[in-house]
Amino acid sequence: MNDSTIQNFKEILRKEGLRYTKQRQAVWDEIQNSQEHRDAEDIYMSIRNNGVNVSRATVYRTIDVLVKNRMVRKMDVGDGRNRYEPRLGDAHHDHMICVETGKIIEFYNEELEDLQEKIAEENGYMLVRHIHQLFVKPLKK
Amino acid sequence: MNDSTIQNFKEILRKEGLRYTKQRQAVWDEIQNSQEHRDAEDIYMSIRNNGVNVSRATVYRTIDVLVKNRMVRKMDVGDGRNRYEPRLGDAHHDHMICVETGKIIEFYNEELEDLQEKIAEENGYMLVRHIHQLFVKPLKK
DNA sequence: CCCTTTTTGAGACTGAGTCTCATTCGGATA
DNA sequence: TATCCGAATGAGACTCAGTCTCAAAAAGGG
Repeated sequence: MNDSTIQNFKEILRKEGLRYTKQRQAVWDEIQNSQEHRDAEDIYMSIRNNGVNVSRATVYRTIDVLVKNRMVRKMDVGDGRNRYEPRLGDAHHDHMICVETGKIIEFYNEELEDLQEKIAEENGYMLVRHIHQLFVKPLKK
Repeated sequence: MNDSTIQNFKEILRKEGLRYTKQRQAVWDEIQNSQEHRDAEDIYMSIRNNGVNVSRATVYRTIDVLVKNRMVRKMDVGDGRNRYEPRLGDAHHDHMICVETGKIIEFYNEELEDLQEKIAEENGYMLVRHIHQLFVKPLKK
């Protein structure tokens, strides 16, 4: 929402040879302004409720650009709907999903990250990215 | 395909209050007889090619029973189609997917497993299951 | 302001998976 | 082994996230 973020977004569009439109800005604003893990429909509805006319097609198309440029992270929670969250330069993290409440908890563990790279290398590969979700339930008190 | 496996399968059906049918047996046979990571359509087509009449609905319904009873593992490779593999009592493993060739490599790392339980516990949760996929590309020679 | 090119949006389409319900089958019982 | 009834099956309708189409609208360089 601040100037530097908008400039950054414009730069990415330029780099991709894409035009700056209010719809694209609205999608980025919407994702950026909420730290939650939201699905596309949710993002689409919010933008419309904010009075910006946009189509689902445009929402999906813009999300793809944002994901490709690492401004947004796409995550598969396993219920058939992808969730999105802004990256905003903050450190990488994985997710823990409570199977009882659906609550999503973020976590980051250095050791875990290193181990994954090591495993890939041991097999003759380089780690590009990973999907890692822990499905958990509350510990009995 | 051998007697004890069939008995085991029948036992699970009984436990679930389900009847033993040739379609259900065919689905289990099909998954069991291939160590590959196959999708539902693939399994469905193979069974039909083997001369057993079965519907997609039955394939999906049977897979659900097998997954619930831990005879089959369901995995999300991220392309919108779930893959299935037999468990056959063999040890747990995760997958590495080559983004260049699509090859799926299985791996198991004790340290990684322990670490995940530890992380869940540190957050007041118990690990129920996890999704863990490493997307990799070949190391440059 | 013009003009070319890109973007948009409404809604058609896709494809994996689920649901429906009339028909068929399993298997317990006698 | 024949009967019977609830469970299982299958064809295809349906769902739903996401993609595609293409005419109309907007961007933005000149």
